[in-house]
Amino acid sequence: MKVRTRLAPSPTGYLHLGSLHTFLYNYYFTKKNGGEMVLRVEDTDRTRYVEGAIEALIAILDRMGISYDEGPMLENGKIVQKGSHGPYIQSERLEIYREHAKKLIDVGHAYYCFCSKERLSTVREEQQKLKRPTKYDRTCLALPKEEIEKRVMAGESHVIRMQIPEGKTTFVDEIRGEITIDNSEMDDQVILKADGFPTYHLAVVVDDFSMEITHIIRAEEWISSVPKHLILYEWFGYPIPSYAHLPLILNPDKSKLSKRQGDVSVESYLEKGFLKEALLNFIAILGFNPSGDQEIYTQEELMHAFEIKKVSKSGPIFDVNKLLWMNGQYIKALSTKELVSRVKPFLDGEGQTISDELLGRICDVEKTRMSILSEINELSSCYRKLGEYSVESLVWKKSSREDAHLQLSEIHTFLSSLSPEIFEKIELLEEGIKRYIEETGKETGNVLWPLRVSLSGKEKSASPFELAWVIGREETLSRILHATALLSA
RNA sequence: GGCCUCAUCGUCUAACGGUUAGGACGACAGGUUCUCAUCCUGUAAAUCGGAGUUCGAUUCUCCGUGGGGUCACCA
Repeated sequence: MKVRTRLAPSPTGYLHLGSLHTFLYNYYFTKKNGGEMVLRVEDTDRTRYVEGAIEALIAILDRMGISYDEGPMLENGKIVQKGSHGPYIQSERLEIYREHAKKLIDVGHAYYCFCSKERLSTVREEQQKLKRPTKYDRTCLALPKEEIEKRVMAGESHVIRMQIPEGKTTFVDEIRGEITIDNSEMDDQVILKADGFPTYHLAVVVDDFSMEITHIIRAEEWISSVPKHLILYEWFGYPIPSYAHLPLILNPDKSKLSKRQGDVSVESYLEKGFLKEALLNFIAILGFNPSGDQEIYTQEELMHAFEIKKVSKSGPIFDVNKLLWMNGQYIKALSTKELVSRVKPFLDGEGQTISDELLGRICDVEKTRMSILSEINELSSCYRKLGEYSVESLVWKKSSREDAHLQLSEIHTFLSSLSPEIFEKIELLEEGIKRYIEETGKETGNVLWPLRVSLSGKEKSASPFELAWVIGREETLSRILHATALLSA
């Protein structure tokens, strides 16, 4: 049988890092097994409806390179549903769920419930006070048939609940092994809400069957609801799919990764200047590592190496530090041309006037200092415009102010004698200046320190050769002149 | 609290029942160097505790402890 998996996000308007994690593993698993993947939008909670969320979701999945075979896709900005198992948006499948719920009522597995939310919460409070499990007390199960019919006909607000049978429910999780739960632990779960929408439990079972899903790979938080689903499968006579529950990504305090403790959306990391390649790589090896000795993997490698059984059971903490390092590694591996195009969207107003030529040179020399793309503004500032700096900073630690002035004057004379062509090649420039230092018997730091500070205006920067190469002959000479003026003032 | 579940350096992880318990991030110390960054080398850093099975447990079993998840007309 062909492997079929599903991506089942609720359309919240952004992609959670945890969702990316489970989507990636679904993707690797499906691709490796030559299967098909379905995108299904789980929008049965109309109180959380977000305008444009589905479009945003499709766009970000596409941007992250997660492709799927069936489900809603974007064509000319419009949502088009592709595949023969649709519709793939749950709010468009209401009638199907309703029929299924009715069917369960007819055979006596489910029942109508007219209890108000107020009564329910009162009951719950009392149970809590008595330290009893908080479960529905089945008041409405005892209602006579005629009364139920009358109240439903009268349009009284009601829900439909599963009548959980006695016994135990066991299933096998591909990652954790056999799990058994006593049915007495389960509540008579609502499957159809008062507004006519199904709850997750009904919708997911009905859809996974009708969309022919064979493998359900999702986050660990769903484990405790599997037995409910299994009971529904049995009632409907559906074959049971394979389950794998992934560990949850954790906050530094080990709680479930949440908005409260920092950014959790993929979009926000992209906006900060993380490369999608680095983000993908990093999220992928959280909980799964093919070798243990390698850190940087291509998506292709991960897909081939992926094995559901090798996914770790415990939840990893999301450590931004390592992501930062990895992002820097990816940046360093980028070609100059590629880096320029990646960095451009991060340029502030002033920075946008930089020519591609200059930006290329800046990227060339600064990429070892860059770990996220947004740092380009800070890193490029001294090339765009010389900032203010103190006269003292021009003086090397082993030297004096007078000497700094002398060295700068002399190197100015020397650099003036060099042809513009030499300024075009960083190697020639470096070679020339070094030979100058050697031939005049000067101390390296004595020349290079004041030169570098005069060109960058900073005590920490790229080398003077690199600086001069980026800003060019004219600007180099003018900045040195500026420094000597400061020193003689 | 009930139920389910998890447990190797601070963090991410590796280790057919037999290894000096390996790698990476971070930290620290060196090297390269005019400075910073990069790069290279090195150091410190872990099998939660207790029983049991075994010639031998990080690895298997049980108990304890700790963490997490879940107990909605949210997914």
